[in-house]
Amino acid sequence: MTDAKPKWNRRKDARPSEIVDAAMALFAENGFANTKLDDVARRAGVAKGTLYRYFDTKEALFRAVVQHLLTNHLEVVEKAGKAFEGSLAEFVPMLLKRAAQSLGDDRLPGLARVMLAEGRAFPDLAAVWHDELAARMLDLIAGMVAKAQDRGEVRPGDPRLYAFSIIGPISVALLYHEAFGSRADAPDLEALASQHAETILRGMAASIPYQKEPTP
Amino acid sequence: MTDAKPKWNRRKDARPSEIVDAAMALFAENGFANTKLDDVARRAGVAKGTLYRYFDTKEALFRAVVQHLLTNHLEVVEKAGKAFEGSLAEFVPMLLKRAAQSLGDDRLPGLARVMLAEGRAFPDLAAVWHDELAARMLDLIAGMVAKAQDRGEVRPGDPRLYAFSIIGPISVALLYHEAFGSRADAPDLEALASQHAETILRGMAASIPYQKEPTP
Amino acid sequence: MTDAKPKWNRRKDARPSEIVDAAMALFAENGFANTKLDDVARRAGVAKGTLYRYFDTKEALFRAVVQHLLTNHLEVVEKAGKAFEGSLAEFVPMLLKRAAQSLGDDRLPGLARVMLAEGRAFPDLAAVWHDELAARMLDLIAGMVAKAQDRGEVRPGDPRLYAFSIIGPISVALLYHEAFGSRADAPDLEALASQHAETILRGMAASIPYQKEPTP
Amino acid sequence: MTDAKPKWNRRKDARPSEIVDAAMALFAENGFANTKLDDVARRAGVAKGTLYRYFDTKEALFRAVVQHLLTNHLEVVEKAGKAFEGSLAEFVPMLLKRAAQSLGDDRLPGLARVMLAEGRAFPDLAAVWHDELAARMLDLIAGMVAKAQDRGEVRPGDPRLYAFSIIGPISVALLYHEAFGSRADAPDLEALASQHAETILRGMAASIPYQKEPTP
DNA sequence: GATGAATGAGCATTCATTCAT
DNA sequence: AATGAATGAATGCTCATTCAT
Repeated sequence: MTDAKPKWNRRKDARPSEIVDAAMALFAENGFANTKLDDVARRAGVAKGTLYRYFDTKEALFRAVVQHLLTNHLEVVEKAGKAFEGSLAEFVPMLLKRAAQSLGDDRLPGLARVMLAEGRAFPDLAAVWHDELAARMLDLIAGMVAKAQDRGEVRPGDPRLYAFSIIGPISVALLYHEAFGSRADAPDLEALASQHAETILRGMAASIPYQKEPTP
Repeated sequence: MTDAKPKWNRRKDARPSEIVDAAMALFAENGFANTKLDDVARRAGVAKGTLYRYFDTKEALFRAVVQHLLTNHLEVVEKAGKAFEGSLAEFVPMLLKRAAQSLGDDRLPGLARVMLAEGRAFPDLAAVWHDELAARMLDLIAGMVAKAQDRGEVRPGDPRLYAFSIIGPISVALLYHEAFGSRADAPDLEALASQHAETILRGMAASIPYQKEPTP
Repeated sequence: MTDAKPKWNRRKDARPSEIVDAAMALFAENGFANTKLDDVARRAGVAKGTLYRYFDTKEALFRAVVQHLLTNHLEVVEKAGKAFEGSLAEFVPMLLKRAAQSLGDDRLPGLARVMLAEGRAFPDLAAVWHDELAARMLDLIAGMVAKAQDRGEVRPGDPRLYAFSIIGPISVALLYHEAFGSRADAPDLEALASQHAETILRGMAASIPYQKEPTP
Repeated sequence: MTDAKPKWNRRKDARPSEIVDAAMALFAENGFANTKLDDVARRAGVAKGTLYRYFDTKEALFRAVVQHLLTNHLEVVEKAGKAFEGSLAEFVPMLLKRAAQSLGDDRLPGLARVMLAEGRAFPDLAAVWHDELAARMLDLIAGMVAKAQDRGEVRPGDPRLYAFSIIGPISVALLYHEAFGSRADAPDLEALASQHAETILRGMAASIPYQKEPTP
């Protein structure tokens, strides 16, 4: 067997990544102040001092976590934008469905929650989060809306506000799950994604939209 | 000596309210962990020890703050519900407009932000917040949607999910302002309220809704 | 008896002073780095946190200690200067004797030792120490030497360097005691003060000095 | 492969010397507590772990540094002693001049400063420093003084105290430079050496000493 | 009741030392 | 022999909580 040495011996390059993973889980779960570096170290399977080889301070670790998450999601957002240059009617359901699915396997909603909490304490981090994720995603959606308006598919109106109309409900529902847990009356995210996609597209449609039945 | 007890002789009953006000402002601004009781005391104009005459722990103070806010808003919500038993088309714009205006003068968005952040740390408080505000408001809206469906005005669909569709965007926009401040590209809340109200009502409408022009 | 309450109750104004005293003893004994705030607190009879009510950081406490000592000694130096405007031959023995006696009851030699050690780490403190104590004392002595030269009592030469000649040996001997303890061969400070005073005054004297007996 | 082991293949015996040099520079500059082994290793051009192949602890390294310095200076002192068995009047100016020149190129004043500071923490090291350097040098000087007294050249008095009178001023001035840097008013060491040598020899002289002018 | 000095558990951070490679 | 990542005990500092006045 090649599993040889049980302790550290494993790829040292992976160490920072293991730490970031552990930290991400704990920050997303407990917030910044309630996360103890002792716990991060324990969860990462290293000693407390080891954290400091890679990150100068707790804050630096938090920043790394946020950056790591943003970097991952940026690509997804960018790609999604290019893939759907055409049809808003296809893009919106896909986007919302994806967001709905992000709850379990993704730390983004959890970290979003924490950023909300600590945004005042880390204004520059909030700015990065905003510039690189929030604003970018809104711009992407607003851009697609604008194009659809040019094609006459969407009613007049501020595309940016439409972007809020599109992603607002699923975002709030995600936070709802984050904050209140998935209790009995928490919304079914996929159902919401599906129903809201249809509803909002209808509402934005130029005339009698998305109506499969031929107008007599 | 009767020389005018220079300090406390004001109604003792008023003290808790001053404390709660001060605490509400600071909790809403900085979150639970980042709020120091020293600051609360200073802002309330009392000594630190005085806080403990009225509240056993920092957490108890936080609970009182949340309860206080909830109590205030409950009445509003309840009344709003009764006042608009009739028309969803009138209720939704009014509701969103009101929410949009709540940003400046109201601590609710700030505290909502904090509840979202600290919900995990205070599950029972989160439960109160949920039961007494979030769920109640959602139920109210969902109830109105259901009635509108009964009247044939709104398309079929889960009324509760429609409720998310209605209040999601303005909620997210409020949080956006809370988190990122009112920077250049932050959405204009009143414009969003107005545009989204129209859009979502259109999207929910049973057929060709809100169309003043008679179909020939 | 009025010794009433055993714990804190005693003049709270004295608290900072008690802390400074305890800190002075420990800093003078162990240096800055080797002094633990836990020990300072224990020695001062207070809790660790109490230190922070009066001093923001360990460094601030150290500064307070140094300032405290300087303030005390400044007065002595100033007065000594005024008292002996006349005679170098009387001033020098008195000064050296006093310095010799400072070993036991005075923390100055100990702190001088520490300042020597930490001067590089606290350049501004070193500057204060220098400006307010070292330079001032040297100036005082140099001034008296210069006057004596004007009166023709002392040979030509740089008065400032004469000042070093006067206080150098006793200073080094004090440090010797500080560093090596009062072991067998450590110099007898009072004897040194007496012998050096006579020797250096002879050496500085314009001609055949201090020679009461007329040369036949 | 024989491709020139890019790293270590230089004489292993030389390594300790490089380490001791680096450590001496840093200890002399920053003191014991403020010197980090990381820095010593970096300055010596080796890895941190390498230090431990040659020195068991930080303290052991410090001892080695002190020993190294002492060994170097012992020879000088011994030789100087033999070379000047005759004349105090020639020896003293030479000794002080040499001490004055030691400031720049020599680590001794710096280490002396540190020994002074850390003497309490390392009593046995202080003992070595004392026995092998301080005491020896004092003995040397005292011995020469005693001989001069036997020859009737120096007035009666404790030779050991005379030794302090001789080297005290230049020692203090060296420490002055060490502690306060060479600021404007720091004494000119060579001038002090010259002036003090003449002054103290005069003061110690049996009668009318060093007087070029013939007594009429 | 009110005060605020005092408390001390809790936590981030440093750095000498170890040890698998 | 040399390396440097990993370790964890030690310590400065914070802040919710207590309590003598």
